[in-house]
Amino acid sequence: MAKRYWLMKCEPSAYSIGDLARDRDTSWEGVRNFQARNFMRDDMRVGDAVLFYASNADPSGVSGLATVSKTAYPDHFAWKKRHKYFDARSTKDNPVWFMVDLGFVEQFPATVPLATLKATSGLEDMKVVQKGSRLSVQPATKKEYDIVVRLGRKTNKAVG
DNA sequence: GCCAACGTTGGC
DNA sequence: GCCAACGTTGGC
Repeated sequence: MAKRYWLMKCEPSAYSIGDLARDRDTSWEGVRNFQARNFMRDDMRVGDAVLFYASNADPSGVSGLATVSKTAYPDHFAWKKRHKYFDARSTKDNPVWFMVDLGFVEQFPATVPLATLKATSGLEDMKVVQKGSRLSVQPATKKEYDIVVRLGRKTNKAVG
């Protein structure tokens, strides 16, 4: 299967691209939306490219790049009573929620803000620029990915 | 902190 | 199967 491209959101207060740069690899537990789960469980392959998006941030936007380092496996946090990700519907025999692992690729020197994504031609169809888009795992195209990477590295030059 | 937009739940 | 109520997301 050809390499796919994704955008994955996380609040930096929970986990940031800086955290991933430090950890090099992390598990992506806590996705509790069926559409997002299906993308992870059914479509993600090792080596897929991920735009790492910081939500509820200042500014919100793409803060770096990651890669899928492990395909979907049951989100065992859903089995932990009293854990915030606990969900009684998910059992070991019949898991409802899944997670993947992400590896660090690159941290942009500055976040590419959502406003920039919205203003950049070629990105009009990205889910994240559309009003009311709340999906935390979204497919992207190679073209969109390449444009965002260029924007992120352009910041690099501006900063030095 | 506000609130619009959305996904999910549950009554019927 | 409809849809109102609810909880959550996430930009601002």
